[in-house]
Amino acid sequence: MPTRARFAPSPTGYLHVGGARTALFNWLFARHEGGAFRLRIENTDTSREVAEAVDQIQATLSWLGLDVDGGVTFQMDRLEHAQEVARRLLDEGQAYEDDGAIRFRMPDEGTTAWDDLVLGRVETTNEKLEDLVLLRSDGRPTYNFVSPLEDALDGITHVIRGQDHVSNTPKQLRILEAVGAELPAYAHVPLLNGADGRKLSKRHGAVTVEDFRAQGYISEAFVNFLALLGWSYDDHTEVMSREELVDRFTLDRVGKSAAVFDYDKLTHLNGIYLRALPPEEYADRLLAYLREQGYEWDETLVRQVAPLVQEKIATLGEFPAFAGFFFARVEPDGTVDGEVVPAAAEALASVEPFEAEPIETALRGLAERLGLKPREAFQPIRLAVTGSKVSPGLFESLEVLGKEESLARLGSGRGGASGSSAR
RNA sequence: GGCGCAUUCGUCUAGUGGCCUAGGACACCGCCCUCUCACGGCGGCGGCACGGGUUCGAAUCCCGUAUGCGCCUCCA
Repeated sequence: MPTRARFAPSPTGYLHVGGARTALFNWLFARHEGGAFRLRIENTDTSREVAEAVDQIQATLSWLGLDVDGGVTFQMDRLEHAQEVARRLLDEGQAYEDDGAIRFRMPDEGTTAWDDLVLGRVETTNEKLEDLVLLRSDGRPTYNFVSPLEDALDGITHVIRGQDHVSNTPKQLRILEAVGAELPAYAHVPLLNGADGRKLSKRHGAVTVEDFRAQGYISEAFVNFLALLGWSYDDHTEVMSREELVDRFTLDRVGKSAAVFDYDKLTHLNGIYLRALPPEEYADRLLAYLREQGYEWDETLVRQVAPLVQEKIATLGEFPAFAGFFFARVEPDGTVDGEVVPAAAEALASVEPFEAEPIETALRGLAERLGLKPREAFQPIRLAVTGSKVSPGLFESLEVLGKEESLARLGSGRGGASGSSAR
């Protein structure tokens, strides 16, 4: 039987990072095994369904690069099949009616166990299993009934899901057994928590994949980071391409305990990926990101600025604050005083061509004449030109800004300059 | 409350009885590089939840306790 895994979210909104991680593990496993990765929408709870959710989930999977085999399937499309099976179980005496609903008769004695691919052997006593509602009184099947049914119908060989489903597994196993279906293998992966050890929620920061995308994380870094949450390759390898992850991913290296989502580490990884991008591609990504976020800054200028920031920012989201001064006049973040700024304006006026190297020569010469250390001389200039004490390289920045604009910023002091908001 | 699962530096993790005076990474601190920031280099801080066993020897095996999380819904 060919390996077949599936990701089965319910359509209640944007894809949460926990769901994304589960999807990723399923995808990595399927690809590693040369099998299929399917997407199934578990929409039997019609009351919680959100209209846009299915599109959002698909868009997110596609951004993450998790390609789905076959079309999306919907649990409610199996409504009739589920009802048929329920009726059959009723006829066979394996289920009974209860207030208009149909309940499955769980065994009262013995145990139900399975060899979990992550947890090892898990065993529960049957007397704890409650008689499960198969069909609600309105005829809609419940999750614990259709989900295993669909797994069987779709030939799913491996059910990889969060550990919050561990206690559902014996129930589903019983259902599968009652209908005479083959049993898939189960792998329950650890949950994701926030910094306080509690379930990851909005108050911990970004929680949906879309949030991270909007903050300027790139998909390769995000996927790499997610893979490292609950899985590791060895004792030191952390940066891995999608291909390497597929090649190396195995369930036996998935851990058993919940992981805390570490935003700092994600940011660090994102910086590594950003810096490793070829310059042109970096500019492409940056531009695409800015457009997505609604910035209409001039493309040529963005491309000119891109190389100046690539080494310096860890997320694309830092760009507007870090390099916004290229696109609009800014108010100095602090007081610009002293003789340096006017002197710099004067020194720069005769620099030709107005390029980083001669600019640097001129400014270093100026510093020397004034008896100032380089940093003492350059900080006021930086502040006047970029509006901040932290910026891309000063000489390169001046070059990109051009002589006219540079001199204007150095000469106008803090007044006069009418910054046009280019956003 | 019942049942289940888990428990290695603050965080992600390596570790499957001797290689562990517990390794790596992020974060943090210090130094170096340096026009700021970032990168990079060097160094530092910091952990096997606790208590009993088993064994010549335990982070690794067993039991108990504690803590956390999950499920116990005609939610998924």
